[in-house]
Amino acid sequence: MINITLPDGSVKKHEAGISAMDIAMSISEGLARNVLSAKVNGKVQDALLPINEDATVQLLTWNDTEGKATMWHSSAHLMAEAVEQLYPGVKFGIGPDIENGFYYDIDFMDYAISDADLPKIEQKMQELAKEKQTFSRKAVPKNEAIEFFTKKGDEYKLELIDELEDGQISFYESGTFTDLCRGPHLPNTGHIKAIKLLSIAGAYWRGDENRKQLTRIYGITFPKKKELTEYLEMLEEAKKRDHRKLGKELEIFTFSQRVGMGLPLWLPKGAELRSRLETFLKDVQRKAGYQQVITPHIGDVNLYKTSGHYDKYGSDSFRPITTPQEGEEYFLKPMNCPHHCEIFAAKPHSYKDLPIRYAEFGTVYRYEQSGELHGLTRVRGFTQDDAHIFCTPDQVKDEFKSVMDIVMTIFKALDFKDFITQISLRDPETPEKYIGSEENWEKAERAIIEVAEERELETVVEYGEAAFYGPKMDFMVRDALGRKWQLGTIQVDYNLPERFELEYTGSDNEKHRPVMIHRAPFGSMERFVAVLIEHCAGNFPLWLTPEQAIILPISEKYHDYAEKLLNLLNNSDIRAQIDFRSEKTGRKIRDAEINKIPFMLIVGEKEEAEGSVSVRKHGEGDLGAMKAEAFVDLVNTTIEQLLNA
RNA sequence: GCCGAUGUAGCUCAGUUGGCCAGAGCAGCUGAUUUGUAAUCAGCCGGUCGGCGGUUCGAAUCCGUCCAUCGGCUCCA
Repeated sequence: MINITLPDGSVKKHEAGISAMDIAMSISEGLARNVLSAKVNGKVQDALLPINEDATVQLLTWNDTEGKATMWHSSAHLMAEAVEQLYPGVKFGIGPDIENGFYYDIDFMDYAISDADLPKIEQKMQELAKEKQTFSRKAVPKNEAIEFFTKKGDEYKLELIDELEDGQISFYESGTFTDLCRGPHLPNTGHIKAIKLLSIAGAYWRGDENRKQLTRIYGITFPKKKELTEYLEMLEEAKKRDHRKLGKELEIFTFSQRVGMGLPLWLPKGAELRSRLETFLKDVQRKAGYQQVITPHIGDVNLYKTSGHYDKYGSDSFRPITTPQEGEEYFLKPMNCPHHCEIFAAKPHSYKDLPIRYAEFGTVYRYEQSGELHGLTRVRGFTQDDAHIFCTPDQVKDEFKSVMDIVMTIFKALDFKDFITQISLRDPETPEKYIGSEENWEKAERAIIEVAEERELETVVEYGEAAFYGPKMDFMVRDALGRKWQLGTIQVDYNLPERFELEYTGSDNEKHRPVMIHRAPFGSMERFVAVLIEHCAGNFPLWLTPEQAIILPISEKYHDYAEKLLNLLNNSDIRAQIDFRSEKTGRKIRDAEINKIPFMLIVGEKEEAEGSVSVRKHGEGDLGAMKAEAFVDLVNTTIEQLLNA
């Protein structure tokens, strides 16, 4: 007999060899029907696998992330089986579960495959799922595994096997499909009730662009049809928040083929919004002791040779600009830091001057592969809200803290709640990859971690993700479709001060190397605005939105009063317009709602007589009448609350 | 850059197996209407059907090629 501990802490005695499924059955049949896999002593495995010793067992269902993973990974097998039956002879790469569904990388050989084939595969999957095929696990000696896939002619699986140790190899067989796989899998394919193959894409084998490109099919499955429908509806909803769609509708930005791909054009409303963001940050930075600087858009090629960027990126960036006569070479500025280093170097510094903080909304240009461009989130010309702090190693922690406060101030003012804070540290295995003294690294890494703790920030720590020149902290957010984008970043840098031979005189009258901190709370104005649009679905915070209110006169008779009102609003720094069209009020309201204008001020006979406005709030409806001055107060206090909360 | 898809008016889309001057709604313009919480009516304007080349008596439709966009892959100082 063995002791099985369940998540609620209860311990039950069972025969050795019992499976998680048997345990579920002993609790209730309904539960057993829903069990997808089980976590045994912390490891996820097949629900049908025998348990031979004392263990803690957690039954996993669709409600558990791991349960979904089991479902989706098994779905990848199911898809592979369907594909193999429809296209005999194809070869398989890897087929994992992912955050939302699964994919399988397949070498389709001579079959020309496209979206049009997906429904056929889906249908086959449905048929196979109905057969309730079981997944049988078999431990296989390495030589047998090699023999199997040699016979099958699947060089991808052979490559994977080659990297595995003998004794650790298992096969899973479901229906007619046998795969090299660690598992775990569903008790049977019958759990897969709703299937949708979403897209088809090329994917390099093992992510290496020098190797063969396989065909990747993405899909997702659910235990209920209804959930699939809901998921697809959710995707549709997400598309409506897409900043490319909203950015166009709200006239924030546009692109032009003539101007060039990846080069955004900010429309008046977008430019206004952006400059408001910039003013806001400048203000915060001024209070935090930053000085604004301005540097040109191109720089001598030697600047980037000194900074080291030429060696690293020179070959895959925009080609240099050459002068007609002297044959000088200039690069479009890919980053602002070398320029700021030269500003620092322009005069000698004492330790008493430090920290020095140079800030610039610096527009930079980077060559991005054409397939990479994506709305405002991935462009070829963008403006960083850049700043570089030059400080002593001892000041790193305080500076880091103050930068983080700036980031938090911004996120609060814009109501950003769902962000991920990632701390990137050295890979302790390969210290030789990093520049800078052990002592300084140690100091900086500890400072970052401590600051995060002091600020009670939830963080993800990634080892080996640090830049070669220093540790960093990044702030990531998701877009409407769940894709992760990096926004703000704070990076410690020991490299550039070295390369530019920056120095300051210490209290000991000796020369010392400053430490540099790169930081950009927004990251880039382009990407930030893109993500902002998707976060608020185009309903910008009141202080930021291009048009805060629109006055809707009931008829021409009230145009004079509307003008008077507009004057009052403008004098109170409220951005507003009047809808002079001879349309019905319902129409004017509808258009204002569509344009996501926060406040609609309806004025007619009553309002004119009383000096009032009837306020309708976007998305909420009629707030009733109030004095015009009361409305001004309402706007001002709302903004105050957002910015100073 | 690679794989796949898409490309008809400013926007959203029709356009059957190749066949009359390529259609609609919205937006825009003009006029009428003077309006009370999500679409007033009428008329008009607007398209080298992404570009180029080919097949054909005839191409938005078929083929080739280039460009752009979308979904991924790779990349991202």
